[in-house]
Amino acid sequence: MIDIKLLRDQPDAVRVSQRARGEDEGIVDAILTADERRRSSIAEFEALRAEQKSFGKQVAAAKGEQKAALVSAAKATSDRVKELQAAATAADAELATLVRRVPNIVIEGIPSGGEDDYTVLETVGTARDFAAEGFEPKDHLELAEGLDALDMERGAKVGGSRFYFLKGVGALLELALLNMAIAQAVEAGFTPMITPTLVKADVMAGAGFLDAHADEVYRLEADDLYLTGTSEVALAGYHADEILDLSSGPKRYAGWSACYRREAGSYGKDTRGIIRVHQFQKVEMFSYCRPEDAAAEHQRLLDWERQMLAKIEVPYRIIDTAAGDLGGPAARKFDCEAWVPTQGRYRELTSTSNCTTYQARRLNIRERDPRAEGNATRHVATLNGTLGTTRWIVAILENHQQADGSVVVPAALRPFLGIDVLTPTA
RNA sequence: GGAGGCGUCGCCUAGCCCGGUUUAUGGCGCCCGCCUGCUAAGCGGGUUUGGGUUAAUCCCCAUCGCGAGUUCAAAUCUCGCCGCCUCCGCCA
Repeated sequence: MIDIKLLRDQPDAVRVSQRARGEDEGIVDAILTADERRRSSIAEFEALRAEQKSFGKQVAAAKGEQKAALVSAAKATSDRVKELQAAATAADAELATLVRRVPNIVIEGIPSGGEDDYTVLETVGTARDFAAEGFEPKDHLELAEGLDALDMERGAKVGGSRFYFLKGVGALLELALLNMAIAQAVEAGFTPMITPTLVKADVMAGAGFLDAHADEVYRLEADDLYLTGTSEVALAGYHADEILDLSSGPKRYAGWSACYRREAGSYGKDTRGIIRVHQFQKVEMFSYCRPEDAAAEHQRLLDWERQMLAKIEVPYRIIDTAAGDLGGPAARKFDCEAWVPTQGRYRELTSTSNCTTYQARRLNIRERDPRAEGNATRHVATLNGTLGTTRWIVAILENHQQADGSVVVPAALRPFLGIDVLTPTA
C-alpha cells in the first residue's frame, strides 16, 4: 500500500500517478477526509481513556464506601470509552480500506496509458530470415510434437485445457533451462529457494495479488489457501513482519516453483501449445533493498535477465511498460519480449518490477533507518524479475529450428542438457 | 485425529493460583557517559513496536502469541483460534 503520510503531504503526486494509470483521482480527497476523521476520532478516544486510567488508580487506593462510590462513578466513563474506541476503530478501518485501493505511485517519467502505450527501450539481435534460408518455420507445438517433447492432448485429458505434459527431451529441456537460471543466480550471489506454492490470504494480499487480478488466482476454499502464480508471493512473505539488516547490500533470493494461473478472460487466446497455460515452472529473482537503491537494483535485475536471454540466443526487445498496464504493486516494469517467428511478433519472456515500498508496507517489512539517530524504522523496497520459465522453450525451439524439424541447442544450455541437437523421433 | 505442556519488550527469566499500589522483575547482550596510561572490571543512564500530539522535545494511547468476552479496572479470570514441544493413533 502507499504511504498515507506521502498522500497527506503531497496529494498531487498521488493524483498525477492515478491519472497516468487511468484510475480514479477522487479517491485522494476521500482518503484525506477519512484521515482527518480517523485522527480526530483517535485523539478523542485517547483523551478519555487516559482519564479513565488515572481514575482507576484512585479506585485502587480507596477503601470501603468511598471505593464503592468511585466504582459507580467510573461506570459511566467506561461506557463512553467503549463507544469512542469503537468509533476510532471504525474510522481506522475505513481509512485502511480506502488506502488499500490505491495502487503504487508510478515512477516519474514512465509512459502513461494502457497496454499498447509502452516504450521500446532497446532491440537486441535480429530475427532469422527463414525465406532466405528456404523453408517455412514450424511453430513450437509442431516442433515439440516432432521431438516427442510435449503432449497437449493427454494434458487436456488429465487436467483440462491449458494443461500439458512435458515429455522426454521437453522435460529435460525445461530442467536444463531452470538449472541454468539457478546456476547464474547463485553465481551472482542469490540465495536459491524452493518455495511454498500455497500461501495464506494475508501473504497473497500483501504481495498485491488479491486486488485487481483476484480472479486470476486459484483459491482452495476448504483450507483458505491460495495457489501462487509466481514464487514472488512466497518470497515477499518470507520476511514479513521482520526488521532486516541491509547494511551490507540487498538480500537477493532466486525462487524455483510451479506457478498457477487461472487465465480467466483469455478464452480463445494463445490456445495452441504452451504459450499460455495454467501451470508452469519459473525461476524468479526477488530482492529486498533500500528505497534509494531500488532504481539501480531494478537495472541490475534487468541486466541479469539480459544475461539469461543472451544464453539462449534469441532476438528480443525491452519495453518500459505503460502506467495503466502495471500491476498494483509495481511502480515501474520492464518486460523482455522474445521474437516468435511463426507469430511474427514479440512475446514476453521476462518481466521485472520495482515495487518500491508498496509490498513491504503491506507485509510489514522494515529496516533500521540509516538516516535517523535512534531506532527508527522504515519500509524497504522489493523488486522481482524473471530468470526463466516454461514459455522460454517456445522461443528456443522456434528460433533454433532447422529445415528437418531438428533444433540446435544454444551453446550455453548444452552443459545443462547434455545434448547438442534435438532430433525428431519420427 | 486424540491427550498434555508451553508462548512475557534481541536472548533467558519473574509476575498469572489470589485482577488494582506494575511505570511488567532480574540477568545477559547492545548503546551512551563517567572512571582509567590502555584493555578489562567498576559506577550511572539508556535499550519492543505502532499510533496520536508537537516546529522539536515533552506528553499521551495501544502492545505480555492472535481475537473475543467478563469487570469500574485484565499480562493475571473465561472462551475461541494460531504456533511450538512431548506422547499416542493414522498415513505417503
